[in-house]
Amino acid sequence: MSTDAKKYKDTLNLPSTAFAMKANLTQREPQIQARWEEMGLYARIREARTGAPRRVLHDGPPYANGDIHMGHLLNKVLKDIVVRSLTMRGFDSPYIPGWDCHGLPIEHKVVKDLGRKAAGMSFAEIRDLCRAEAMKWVAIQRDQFKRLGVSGHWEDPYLTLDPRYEAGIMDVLAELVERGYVFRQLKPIHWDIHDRTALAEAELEYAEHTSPSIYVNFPITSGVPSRWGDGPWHAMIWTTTPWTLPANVAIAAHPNLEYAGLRYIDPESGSETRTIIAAPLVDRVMGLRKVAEFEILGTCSGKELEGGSYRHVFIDRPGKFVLADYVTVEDGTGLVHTAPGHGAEDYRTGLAYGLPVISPVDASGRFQDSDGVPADLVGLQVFEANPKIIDRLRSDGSLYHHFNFRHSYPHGWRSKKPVIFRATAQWFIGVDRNDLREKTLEAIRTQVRWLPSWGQARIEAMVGQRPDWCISRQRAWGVPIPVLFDERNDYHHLTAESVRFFRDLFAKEGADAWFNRPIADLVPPDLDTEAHPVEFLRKGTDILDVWFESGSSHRSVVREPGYDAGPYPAFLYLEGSDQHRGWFQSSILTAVGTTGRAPFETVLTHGFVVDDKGQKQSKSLGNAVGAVEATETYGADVLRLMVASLDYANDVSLTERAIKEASEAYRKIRNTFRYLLGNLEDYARFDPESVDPGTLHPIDRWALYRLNGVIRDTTAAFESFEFYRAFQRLYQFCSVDLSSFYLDVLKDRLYAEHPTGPDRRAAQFVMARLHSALARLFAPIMPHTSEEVWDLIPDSPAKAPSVHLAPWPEPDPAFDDPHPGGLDWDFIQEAREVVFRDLEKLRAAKVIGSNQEALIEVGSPNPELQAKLSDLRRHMESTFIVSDVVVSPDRPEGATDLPGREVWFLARRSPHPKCERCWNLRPSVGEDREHPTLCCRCSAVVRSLNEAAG
RNA sequence: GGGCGCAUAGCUCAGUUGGUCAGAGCGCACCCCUGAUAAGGGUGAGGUCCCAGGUUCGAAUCCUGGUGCGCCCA
Repeated sequence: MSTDAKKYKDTLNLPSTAFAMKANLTQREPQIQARWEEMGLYARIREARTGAPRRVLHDGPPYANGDIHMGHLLNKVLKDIVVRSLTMRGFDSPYIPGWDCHGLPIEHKVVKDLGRKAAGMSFAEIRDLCRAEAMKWVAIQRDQFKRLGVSGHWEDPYLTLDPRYEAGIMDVLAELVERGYVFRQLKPIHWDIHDRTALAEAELEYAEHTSPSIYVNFPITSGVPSRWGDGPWHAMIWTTTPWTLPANVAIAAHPNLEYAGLRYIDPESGSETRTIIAAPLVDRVMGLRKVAEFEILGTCSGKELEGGSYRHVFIDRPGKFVLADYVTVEDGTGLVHTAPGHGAEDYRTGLAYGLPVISPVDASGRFQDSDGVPADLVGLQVFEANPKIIDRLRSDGSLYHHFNFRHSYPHGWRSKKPVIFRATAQWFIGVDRNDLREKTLEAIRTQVRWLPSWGQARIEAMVGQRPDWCISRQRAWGVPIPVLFDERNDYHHLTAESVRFFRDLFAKEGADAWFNRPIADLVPPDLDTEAHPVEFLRKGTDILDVWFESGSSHRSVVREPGYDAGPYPAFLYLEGSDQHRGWFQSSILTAVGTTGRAPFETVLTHGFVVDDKGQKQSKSLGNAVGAVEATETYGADVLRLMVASLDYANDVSLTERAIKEASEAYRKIRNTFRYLLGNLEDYARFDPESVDPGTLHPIDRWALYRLNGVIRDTTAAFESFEFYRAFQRLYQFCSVDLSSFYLDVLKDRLYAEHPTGPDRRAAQFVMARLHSALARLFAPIMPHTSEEVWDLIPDSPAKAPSVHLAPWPEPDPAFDDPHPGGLDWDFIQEAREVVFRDLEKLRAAKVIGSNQEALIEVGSPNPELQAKLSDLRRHMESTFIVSDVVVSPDRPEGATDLPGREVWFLARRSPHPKCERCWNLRPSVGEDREHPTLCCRCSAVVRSLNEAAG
């Protein structure tokens, strides 16, 4: 570079900004967050929106256990984008995060850590440890969520263990009791007979266990097809739990299976038996005893058997034939021994057929003297009873076959002993009482907008089929069902009034009061202590299902004034699609049951986090991406950009690769901002309003026209929660319209024109608008970067102290003209593509390097077009970024036609000398004797600058 | 096994009521610039629109069946 060139370079207005190219988000974001905290940003936003129309997203509480994962990240970022965009668009949109703090996983963890000590501890002591465990994770997760830039009322989130919250749960329970939805009924649950305790699914461990396998003939009393001939007929069932036979009340067949009426001769006794088994199993079952002589006397479908009856094998009790879908021909006989007191499927079948739930087994697994249990079994533990029962069956001739086998069987996680299914009294919400199901379905159909729309069909099907809701759990860590019972009889006291008594108590002391206070303090006013003296009263030991707790948040949080989360019903719930069975359903059931309407106006769901192959992420598969680690490595804004770029209605792959792609996009967007800021550095020194819109070039107006479109489309995308559309629109605008076109075209004006001249100022006017609008449009997605970018624009009275306090950008109707300057921009864009292809050929042939070394000839055989081309000449020159465009009368050899336009172009090297300052090849270079290496534009600028300096 | 979904270039997404609908951006390859420089610009190569039937003059787009994947349930 010559000395002169260096000197001239100093007269250019090259970009300069403090906005670093390298984002360094992992360090910068915490600094920005600290500043928000310092300035009390959340409170200031709340204040600024006081009185504005409210739209409240009610947070679904994550479980307070473990570090956050990608699923949490997806959910919370989507929520934050919603809340931030609503806020900026002028709505009063508070966000009160919550946590689900009770429940088995925490209790399980605590008890496991305690080991053998747990047995000697009181409920109250265990509960204290559970609380500490929950609060520990609340604090950790809160910090992890905040690190993602999620804006909300983090100082006072709602916690399901908070007395305020627990009181709300009691309100819901009281109203459901008052309306007659709550009742008590037997239901089989997993039971550890060693520890004498109920177990949840998660507390089971599967281990090898030896069970008897027996085939038993039950005598049929009616229902055998008459075409099969005379009996006596039997039905052969198979079971691996002989001890459940005393509770047998039905035999289940599959409606579509074929059943055979079979006559066989017992190979040992030689006696003849007629019995029914599934036709496909005849050979296999007969083979068990190597029965040589048997014949099928007839067949029928399972459906035909329904309604038939039989006598219990050793108890004087009738049973009936029922149908069930789960019957298979995998094992057994195709006829399933059904004891609703001792099996989950049996219980369901029992509900469908109104069968009695019999469970003559006490807490230690011993037979009681009830339900016709034979005297020799009473007092025996069920596993000890098995051989006795088998002996009895063998001796009365009803046992067809018996052998022992080993298989996987559930054991208690603490006792390591085999568990049983045992019916115990549980509390339920009757879905069909008082038309709750119908009312809920009606609310689903008429009061809620489901996004995506298939969510409605999904929850409708679930609510339409769901059984009564069992709300009791036999655990310590939760909110008690405050029932008092008289130990002398079956009296249970649970009334609306009593529950409200405990509501008041819990509001003051928390649900711990139930466990800590003596029973004398817990007698509700409506309990008749004459009939049930305090000394005979006992506290119920059940707690509520945690889904009942979180499902009460519409009462505890949305309707309670203390949380700033109203009004009821909420504007929006936003969770993963699994919540159609979970929180959406528990919420709408309790809400309809208590208020008669849905607790939400809109339910928006997102899919699940999967890997690049579309398979779910899990630790065991080894394809899970850590959310905390990813945030520490890439920064929150990159991850947020990734989330925003995906159509979350489907499953989303949040993977290392996806993060890398988001990083690329982030870099492009960041550099676009950097370029805008670099050229606005001196913009502060004058009033933007002093720019006369009349000085804008047509292409400037075109850019603002495009910006209007971006603002409109982006706003619509946020409105409809389609953030990926906002992302695509913004990203492509930055990349295509701005970086590769408008900003590239602007360079000559920005760098070479007089710094305060009208041409440069016009460009800066547009760039300032682009910057201001884009910073705000990106703010819900990339809150940190938007803030950083906003911050670097010099202060002015109109500038909000944070981009998050700024109003949402509006399109400027002054720039709605798609053809500014009366120019055909479609034509210019098409021409640009054709010309660029030609220039590429020159470049490949080493004729030119940059576009500025080229000259474009253009012409048309059409005189009208030829005249138009002359008008467009200067605009083509700038948009093509070439030094010259000349309109020629004759089409030279080698020209390229613009398809369908009657216009041709020819690119060649410009014959003119290069201006040392602006690098254009211009005929005027050399005309100015003082600056012989400059074009006339540049010499004029330099002269003016020198005069100002001198 | 059942209910509800999803399936267009390597990736993220467009493709209104079936007829220039096979697109965009990114990525990739190659090239240029070196005055957005761990940046910027250009050109180009990529798709049996999951598969198989069917309806139709014509289907990525409608119907049926299947495959894969996800959520929920069993």
